[in-house]
Amino acid sequence: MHEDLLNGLNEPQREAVLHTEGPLLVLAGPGSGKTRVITRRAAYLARTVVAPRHILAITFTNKAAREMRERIESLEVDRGMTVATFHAFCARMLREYHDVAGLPRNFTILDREDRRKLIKQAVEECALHDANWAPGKIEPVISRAKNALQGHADFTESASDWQARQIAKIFEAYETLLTRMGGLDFDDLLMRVALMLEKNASFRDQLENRFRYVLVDEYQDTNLAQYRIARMLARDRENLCATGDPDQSIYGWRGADIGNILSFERDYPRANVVKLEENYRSTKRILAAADALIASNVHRKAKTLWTQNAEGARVRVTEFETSDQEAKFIAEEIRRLSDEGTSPKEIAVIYRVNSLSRGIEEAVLRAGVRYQVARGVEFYNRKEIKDVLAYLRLLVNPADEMSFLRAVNTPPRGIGDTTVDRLVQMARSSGRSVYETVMGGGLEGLGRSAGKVRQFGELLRLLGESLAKPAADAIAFVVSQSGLRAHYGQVVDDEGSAMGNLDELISAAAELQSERPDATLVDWLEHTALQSEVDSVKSEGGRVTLMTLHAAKGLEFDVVYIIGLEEGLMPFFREDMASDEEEERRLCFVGMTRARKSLTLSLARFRMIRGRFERSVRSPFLRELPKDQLEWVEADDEEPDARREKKSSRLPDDIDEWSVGTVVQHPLHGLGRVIGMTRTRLTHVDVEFDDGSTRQWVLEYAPLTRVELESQADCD
DNA sequence: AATATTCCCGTTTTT
DNA sequence: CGGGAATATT
Repeated sequence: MHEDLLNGLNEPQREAVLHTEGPLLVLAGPGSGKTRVITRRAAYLARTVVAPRHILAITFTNKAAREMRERIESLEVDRGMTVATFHAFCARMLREYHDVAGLPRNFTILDREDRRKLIKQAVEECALHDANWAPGKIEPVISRAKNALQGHADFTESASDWQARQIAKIFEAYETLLTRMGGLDFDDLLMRVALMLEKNASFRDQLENRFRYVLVDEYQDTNLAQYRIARMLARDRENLCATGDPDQSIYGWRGADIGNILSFERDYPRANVVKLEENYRSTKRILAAADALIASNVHRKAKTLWTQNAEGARVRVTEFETSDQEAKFIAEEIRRLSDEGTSPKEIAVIYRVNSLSRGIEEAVLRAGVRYQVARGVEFYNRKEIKDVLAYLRLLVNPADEMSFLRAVNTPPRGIGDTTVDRLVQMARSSGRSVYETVMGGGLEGLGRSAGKVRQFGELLRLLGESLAKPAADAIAFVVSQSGLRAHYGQVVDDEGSAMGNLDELISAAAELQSERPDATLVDWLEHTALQSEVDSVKSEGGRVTLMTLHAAKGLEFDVVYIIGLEEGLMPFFREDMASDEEEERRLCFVGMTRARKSLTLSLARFRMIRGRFERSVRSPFLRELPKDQLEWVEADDEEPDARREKKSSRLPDDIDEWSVGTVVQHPLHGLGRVIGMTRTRLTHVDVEFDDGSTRQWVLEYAPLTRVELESQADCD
């Protein structure tokens, strides 16, 4: 029975689909048909064991959730299953149990920009407005704390040094601001639910009874909060199915804990473990190379990746003299491939850091290849969109001061900083919100601006009418009445017309309305807050894709180029910051396993970094690849032997002996003195010579000799 | 309020 | 080198 769900599955895949009771861990290698297995398993559960409404499937991205939902629905299963991201699930629960959670019903969800603004405000309130306390530095600290279920109180308690205590103060001020505005940031959604599940037995019982079968996809990417949520939901029944691949855990820096998946069997001793090791994506050689690389990791569960696919071509390693040559070669090859009939959308260029995209973009443009950069320029982060959202958020949650401050003079209506400051002062001294201050009377103190502020109050009153309308109508009403339509009517930038984006926003709302007729404006705001991209922004036409290794996870292409296989870039590291070499290796593994038929790893001996060419060293990862699967291509022409001679570099120990003031000898320029030294990935020295000229070198490779003076010799 | 200028800084970013 | 943000200028 239910043969349709088992059709075309291999043995371990079947086993996973048919496992219904108790904990299950599906270790799914790249290209092993994981999505197929989990959607069929969900369908099987729903058909044979339990009503769909008792099944909860959690993903990390909206895209994954959407895809899973669609695929499950296509398997003839009744609707009613909850398929959501961790964040959406938590938001929904907090909305539903807002009184238990002690939250206002209409709490606002802050995105990263909002959070940054609020942290900035917190920094200012702590009178620390130095550059040392850039919100961008504080934000990840707070975020990591929350992901590890540390609230500001815990953080304060464990703050040992001065710096940590300052951050603790900012953290606390930030929390106060959040509470005052009735806001939650992304991390709060998870933390709140995790803590409630642990502290509130009745809440946990209700949820556990409702979600009797839980599935968590990409389990290797769970942080502590997410781990605990899964744990508590499945505490008694242990009907938890975790799927993922420790070898593809690449978000440790964001709090994801690979230990969660590695210790699944310890957490759930009854667990059935299924390994999906057959790869349906790549050629034998690509898979063998990737498998050999990842084998160097210690922190993993051994898997034997294999495939029935063709052997294929060797993995190519191309080495260029400069990054310009690298880019040109790749661009021209892509040009040729697409002329020969390879669809550009089957080609990807992947890199470790976004800054590497530029060189490729320029070259690809010159070669006449159409491309798209898959970067996170999110639709909902566009200025005009956030302007409208500010109005809507303010209407729904008048305590949302941030939105008030944005809306009050957008579009410009002559309410300047001074007036706004005074309004805020008035609000503070009366203990009311700014919104209430404007809506109440007593604005005389504002002098000439009072009229304009009153007018704004009238506008808000008028816009308040839209709360009763369906979301799409409400948005349209706000866009026109607020003056945003007039303001943005003509604006067109490189991302398209602002008004076009606003119209798109309206139609997206209409779409949601037709799917969920009972959706309120609050629901819609929640939906947009948790949705970074929008369907229509998806790849149009046949374009080559340029993206980071992180962005490449989950995708596949016939032809893949990974560029910058150089020490410091891949694996990425900086002298001053520790990096996780195994995670870097996993990242490389993820990149390699994106390729179906052709994989090229490329490097350049000199790379343009911030406007200057820097000497680079081959990535140690290249040495870990099996030679018999590789084809080395020395793509450079000039004086290969001369280069090889020069490759010996100065050792770190020696470099430590150098400092400003060191006297040096250069074969051409003679005696000089070091007047500047910067250490980054490599060490740059500025040397001043007797004739007054200054020159710069990369110390590791410069033909400079240190001249010992007597006074320096003493130090030895 | 819009525009010019300077200064700082520089991984990855599912929500 | 180049983007973003904080200043300075008109």
